[in-house]
Amino acid sequence: MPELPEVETIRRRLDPHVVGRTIAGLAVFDARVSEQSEAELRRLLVGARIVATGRRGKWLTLDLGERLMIVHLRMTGQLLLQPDHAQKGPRWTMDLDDGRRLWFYDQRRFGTLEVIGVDAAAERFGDMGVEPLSAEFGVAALRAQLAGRSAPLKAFLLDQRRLAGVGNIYADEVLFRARLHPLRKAGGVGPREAQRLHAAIIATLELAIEHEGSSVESFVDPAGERGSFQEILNVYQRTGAPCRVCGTPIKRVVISGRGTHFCPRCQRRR
DNA sequence: CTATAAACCTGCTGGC
DNA sequence: TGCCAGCAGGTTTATA
Repeated sequence: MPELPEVETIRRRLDPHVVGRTIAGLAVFDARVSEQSEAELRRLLVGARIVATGRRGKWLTLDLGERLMIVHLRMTGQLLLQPDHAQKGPRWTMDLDDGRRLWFYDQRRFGTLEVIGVDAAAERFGDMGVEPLSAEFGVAALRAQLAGRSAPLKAFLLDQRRLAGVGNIYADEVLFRARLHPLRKAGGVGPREAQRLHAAIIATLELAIEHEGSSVESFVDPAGERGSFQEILNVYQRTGAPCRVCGTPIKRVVISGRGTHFCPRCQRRR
């Protein structure tokens, strides 16, 4: 599942290949990828120059000056700089003026593509919470979000309106690092615990970016390279395996409909 | 307001 | 061996 570290890895790898280029063509092979028609997408994209790459939470953006191209990979989306003949055809491809082509593969077909005017961008992302790796994300900001919420910490971390970019893998990894039980109520977290949670969110995401993401399912960067964070996961998908700190078997429960992994000894409920 | 569930989709797993 | 129900997951939409 591409979460913040995976999308950021893709953005960084894509950036030098696309910035400064002009979009020369677009082909949509699966109309369900966008609410906009192929003709409309073409009208909005072809001829536009890519000024910058960006990311908001798990959304990848291409800044076209007047417009913003927005891509979400959801579960299995891949943006590649070369075709992958081992999988079903791409849902769309985009040609650049230097002859390069971008391929969007997406086995489960949940990914999306949209193009909006740059003036609509603020509203488009208006519901999204703070970027956890930005300067605005301080302990005070986190405590303000936690305060008064009855939701379990696991659900809190997954809520994109509070914090943008954390998904199921990193929510579990963050809570292990912070030594907090995933069922603890957000509002019941004390000041020292909030401090630990804040540090764990930043440290986990930064470490995952250093490792170029987690390839637990189908994640690869635009060159088709896998990340390596899956090799050092502490809890995610390690049900029954010994905790790397204390040796206790990792437990799996379902919280808010999501598989949740934790160490029952390192992450006491109270 | 919050909170939970269903829908979207397909490859894989487990049970019979 | 084969079939099929069930599961995974991010976001949106619907319902309680």
